Amino acid sequence: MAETNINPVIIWLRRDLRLADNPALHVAAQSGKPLILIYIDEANKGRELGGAAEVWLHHSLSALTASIEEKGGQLILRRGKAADILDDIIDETGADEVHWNRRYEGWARDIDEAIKTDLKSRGLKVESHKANLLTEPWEVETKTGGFYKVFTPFWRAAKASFTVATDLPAPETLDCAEAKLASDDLADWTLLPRSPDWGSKMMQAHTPGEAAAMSRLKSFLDGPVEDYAVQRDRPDDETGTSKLSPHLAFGEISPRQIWNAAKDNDYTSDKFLTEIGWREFSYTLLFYNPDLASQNYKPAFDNFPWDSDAKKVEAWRRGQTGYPFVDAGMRELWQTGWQHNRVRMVCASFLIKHLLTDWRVGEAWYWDTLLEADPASNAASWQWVAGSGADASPYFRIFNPFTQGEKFDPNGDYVRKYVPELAKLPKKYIHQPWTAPGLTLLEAGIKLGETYPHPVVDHKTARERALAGYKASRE
DNA sequence: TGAAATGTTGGGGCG
DNA sequence: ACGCCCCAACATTTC
Repeated sequence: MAETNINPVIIWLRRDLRLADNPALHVAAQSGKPLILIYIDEANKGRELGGAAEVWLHHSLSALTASIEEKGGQLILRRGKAADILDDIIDETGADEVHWNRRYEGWARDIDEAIKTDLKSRGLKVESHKANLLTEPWEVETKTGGFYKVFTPFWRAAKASFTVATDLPAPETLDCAEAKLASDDLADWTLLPRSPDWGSKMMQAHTPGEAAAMSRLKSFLDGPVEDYAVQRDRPDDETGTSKLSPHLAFGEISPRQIWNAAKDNDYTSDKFLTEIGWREFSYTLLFYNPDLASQNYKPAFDNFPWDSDAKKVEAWRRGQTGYPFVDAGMRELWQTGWQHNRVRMVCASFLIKHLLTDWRVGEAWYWDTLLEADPASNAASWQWVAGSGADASPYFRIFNPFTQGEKFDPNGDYVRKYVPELAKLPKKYIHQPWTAPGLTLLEAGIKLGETYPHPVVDHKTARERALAGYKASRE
């Protein structure tokens, strides 16, 4: 840098931890200037990452560092207020240009906008890029100029409005500033839990990083997507869904890469791409409703008579509700940092409706335990189940926790995997152990109330209570 | 991207 | 042969 006398360009990486199809990086690399790639652990985040997501972040940064170094570059890690850190880097290097990819949380937009205004006023070139959505929230509008509040018309309009360009290639080489810049040691950020080390167990089922994301997409499109419309509802089928959510949430893969890879697939990929649509819709909702994770989208829910029991909520968190399908789901979440979509709906419905718990309690738990911790999808989906959201499921749609199990885990394999104390129970009783004859329970080594809990609430009673609460809130 | 209650229909057993 | 009842099976309504 000093020799060529060219001012370097900064690429500020956030939740876009990839080299391919990364517009900010691509444009910066094309400038021919030396590159400064930086990730900042921001001191003034609007919301701290959940524990599981920190584990993912650690491994994702580690993978990204390796692939950047392979191309001759350096990923700089620093901690502090983003504005201060960028100032430091500019002082240290004389960088006169900054690129980043957009993010959509209210607090993040405030930070980005303030930095952009400040740097521009000081004569730097600053550009933000579209990278993490197919459609910017402001690109899809209703005829009356607002944002869509119903998914189906939103997605129809979105698909009609965009032309998806081909993916951007990863830069061949990364010509970073010559002198190595000071960087934190990733280990010092202590993103990984130590005692106990529950993070390693989560990583047995997941591999963070751009390469793993792409290979997961490829193997999913190479077969399972063909049966996606049906198999996506089967938690007992390991390959029924793509499991791309954490990769997407950290930007290891872009929705455009997914779109381009899936749309020309020989199979019908519409159902699969519709899920990308829900993600887009959720980000639009978050953009126009920055408090989506903390405020009812429908204010009518503000006076809902929640009546939750702390002990029962804790039983839900730990997978001890006495409803095997719910418990399997909550244990899958706790152990692996991921949960099957069908199960997410059932577990969320159970917390909100059977336990009459404010959806925000569940939102917070999933934020903390899901590897992905996606600010838009998590908030929008919890509100969807609660009935308080845009285009939400009607409140009175209350899942039956055992018939859902019987429908979507008919042999009980999913339950047996995560609730091993029920493993010997015949499938006839696996979703309703309380209906099993005494001898059958005995033979399966189960003593209800001891080796596995009685249901924490009676389904019929809980359902009626939930409906009564809903009725009361409307009066 | 429900479930339960209620309503309707039609076949079969039976007096 | 007929009416009556029962009750799946399916459809509709309600929450």
